[in-house]
Amino acid sequence: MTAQTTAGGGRKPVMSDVARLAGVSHQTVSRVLNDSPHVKEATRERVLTAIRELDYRPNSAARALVTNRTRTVGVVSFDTTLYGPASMLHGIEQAARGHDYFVSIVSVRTLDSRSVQDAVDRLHGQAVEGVLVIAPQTSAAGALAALGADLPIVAVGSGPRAKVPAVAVDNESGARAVTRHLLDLGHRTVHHLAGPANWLDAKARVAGWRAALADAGASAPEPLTGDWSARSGYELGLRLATDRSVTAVFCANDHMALGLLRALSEAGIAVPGDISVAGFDDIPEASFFTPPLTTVRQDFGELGRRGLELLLDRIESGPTDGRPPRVLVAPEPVVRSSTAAPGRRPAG
Amino acid sequence: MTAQTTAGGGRKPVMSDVARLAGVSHQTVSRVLNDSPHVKEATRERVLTAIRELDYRPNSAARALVTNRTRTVGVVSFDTTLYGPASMLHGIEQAARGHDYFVSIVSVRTLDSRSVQDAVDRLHGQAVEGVLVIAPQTSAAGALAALGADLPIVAVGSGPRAKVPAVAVDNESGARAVTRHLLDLGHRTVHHLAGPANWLDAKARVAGWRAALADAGASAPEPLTGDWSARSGYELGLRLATDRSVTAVFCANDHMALGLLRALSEAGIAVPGDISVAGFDDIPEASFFTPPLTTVRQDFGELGRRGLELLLDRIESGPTDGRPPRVLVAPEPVVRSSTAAPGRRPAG
DNA sequence: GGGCTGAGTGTGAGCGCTCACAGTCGTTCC
DNA sequence: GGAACGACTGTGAGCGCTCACACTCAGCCC
Repeated sequence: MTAQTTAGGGRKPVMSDVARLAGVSHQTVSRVLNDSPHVKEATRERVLTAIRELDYRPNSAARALVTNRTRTVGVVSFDTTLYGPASMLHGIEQAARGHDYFVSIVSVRTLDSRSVQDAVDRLHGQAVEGVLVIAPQTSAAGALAALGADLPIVAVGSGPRAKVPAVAVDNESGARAVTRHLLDLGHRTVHHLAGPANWLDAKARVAGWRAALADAGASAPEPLTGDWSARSGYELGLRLATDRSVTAVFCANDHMALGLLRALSEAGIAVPGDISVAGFDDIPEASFFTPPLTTVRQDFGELGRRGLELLLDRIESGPTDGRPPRVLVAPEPVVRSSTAAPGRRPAG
Repeated sequence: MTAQTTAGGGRKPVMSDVARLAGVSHQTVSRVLNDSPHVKEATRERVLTAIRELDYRPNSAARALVTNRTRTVGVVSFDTTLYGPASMLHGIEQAARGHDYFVSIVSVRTLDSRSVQDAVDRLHGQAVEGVLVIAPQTSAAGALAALGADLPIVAVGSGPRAKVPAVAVDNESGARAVTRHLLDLGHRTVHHLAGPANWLDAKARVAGWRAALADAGASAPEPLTGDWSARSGYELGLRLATDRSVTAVFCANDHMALGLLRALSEAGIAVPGDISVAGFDDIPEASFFTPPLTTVRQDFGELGRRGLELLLDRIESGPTDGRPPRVLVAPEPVVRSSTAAPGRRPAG
């Protein structure tokens, strides 16, 4: 029982300590650790026992140095506080663990391409094997395109056209479906509270909304632009409340819809009696709004998972061949009680 | 311009490539990289130019191997989808970046001590220098206590009594303050929708609520226990709605308060006219509930930041001396319009 | 019997960096 | 004039691991 051969004694045990204790060479220990088939069962047992006895843990830096692999992926996220990014991150992490990868995160405060660049650089410096970017702004998209191909990158939740592989929700079809739902209810047209113009998702939802209106031959009122927050929905809602032609509003996300609901409630306007309201995202709280919100469900967790898998594909199969894949996940409208046929308001 | 000395050619440049190009030794390059004071300005410039020209990036694994430092901290989180954990994670990441540390995350699905153990082990295997745990369940607390001192650990947002250093919100004083607010308004007593019994925060909030009632000589009705979700608040709210003695309810978080609000609304009970409702957390949406919610603000981001700093202290100053520190952050009641003097309901 | 196989194991080099140490200058002092 | 010093730079070893290769020894064939 010398400090050399037992745990607790001196410094942290290394592979040769295990080898000595098990009476084999360091290479055999390495083989056991890496599940090499060419190790006799009895030897393997002996090595495993020694490992346990010493509480030996392989040094990941040494391994990374020689294999040139870290089994770590990086995630660049815009605001991990929002429900969407938080859920995607969660999905990514779960999937990564399943594939025995680590996840290292960097969040960026602002949406300019410099920040995204820096974040990716930082991750690159830490030797991640690939990067997932949750940064659905048009500007970030540009940054990614410029990034250079020495590090596999996948955009999640949205992303630049082409250039970079992406896993995204089909915002357009979701927006289209919920707008059509409102139209089918008998509304002459549907107003829209849009997300920030520099978000790809916001743009796609506007496009889907416009397309549904065009399909129905309805005129498209000028959309009002918010910033995803309940506050902006509230402020915009105050304006909408004074317009007696409004009978249905599609909000680009549930939080803005919540603010709108609040504004309408303060103005004494009934939902859905006077005005129907629909959102987008289906956050867990949406069914407990007053009234429960009709919205479009997107499975953020699934998005994250798919994104990670796409990234792993690229990491393991080497550089791109052909044009980058683009996975679209279909969102699903969820009808609750915030939408109904137009009622007491005078038609627009 | 051979492949040896320029980027783009063959393999990734290493330190000696830079040294050769700059006409110095590898050690001088290392000195420049590590801001050693004893390098002549002209030499430094020459090295930096060479680094830029080759697009050289130091190999972090090699550095970690020899310095035995990774500048990485791990975060173990229970459910990164919830607002609280997501915000703390954000705060941690921001702070870590400020101190030039990386953040690696592992989230656990279930709250048993095995999962927490495994997560910490995983992180340990990746050679993080310390771990922050966002897992405010009593069971996790036990796991941490058992963890052994070879890796610095800090609990964030809550944590076991003693044993492990922690940064937490003073749940008890927050709950006490908001309960007193309700009592001061003239309510005879205050009902409570509690969080899950195995969450430390939930327990502390119950304690604060009880203390405030006791201070006022009010009787404490049996608290109802939910699971933090709006759904559970709704279901419990349905029960509360049938009890005509209820005039004020303090919910253990804002989401449950939202569900309660929904249930009361369906039951035709006015808030705050018939029943006053208060929450805890002050999520960004709370001021847009119907009606805007009186609640207790806790600054999750700050919590994360403080947690990281505490961890860094322990990493840099070596093993514990004395008993683990415990930082309490004071939460702040925010009065909005969901609370008022008792009104039309018959007194209990 | 010699040569082949393949299973099981050991040897030595080297990944890219930092650390400890050892220079080599030019300056200053007595 | 030489010792002493500080500023700057170079040399060699070695961190803990994996990789390529070499080796040993059964078992088996012709």
